[in-house]
Amino acid sequence: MKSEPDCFSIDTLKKEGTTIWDGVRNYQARNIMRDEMKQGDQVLFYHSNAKPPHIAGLAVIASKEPIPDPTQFDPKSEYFDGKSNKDNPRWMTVKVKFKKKFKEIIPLEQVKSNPKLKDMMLVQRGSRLSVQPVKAKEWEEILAMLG
DNA sequence: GCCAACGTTGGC
DNA sequence: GCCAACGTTGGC
Repeated sequence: MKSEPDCFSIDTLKKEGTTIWDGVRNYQARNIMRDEMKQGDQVLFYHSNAKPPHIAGLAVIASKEPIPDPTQFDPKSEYFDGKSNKDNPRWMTVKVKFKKKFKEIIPLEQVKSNPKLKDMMLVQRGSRLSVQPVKAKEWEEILAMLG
């Protein structure tokens, strides 16, 4: 899961413990959160728009059911969506729990230069999706890079 | 700050 | 339903 650290970082999550992953307004990302993610699933926490961009740590899905994103109903929120309604919310999300901040970040460059990770969605050209599936082998390889 | 890639919008 | 125009993402 990607987040801009200026907006919400791994340190923010560490401090807050858990958070509702709100503000995602992309259908593909929503579908992954709504349909694919299960309680207990582990998450790579990625810092986008950072210098350098990097994987910063781990989190865990902490909600049993998908959660309607509360910001879609809040007229004061920048994520407000007037076309959504509470009977049939358009934007669903999950609760995310802090697990670990890496002692050393894994820069995007390092992921890109690892031949075993050449097919990872994160390193594909033009891959902007803010919630991405990670294959088991990719997960293992990422963690192995921590040394 | 640039810009490629991608997603969304809206006229037709 | 097509597609041009526009907006956003995010690495560089």
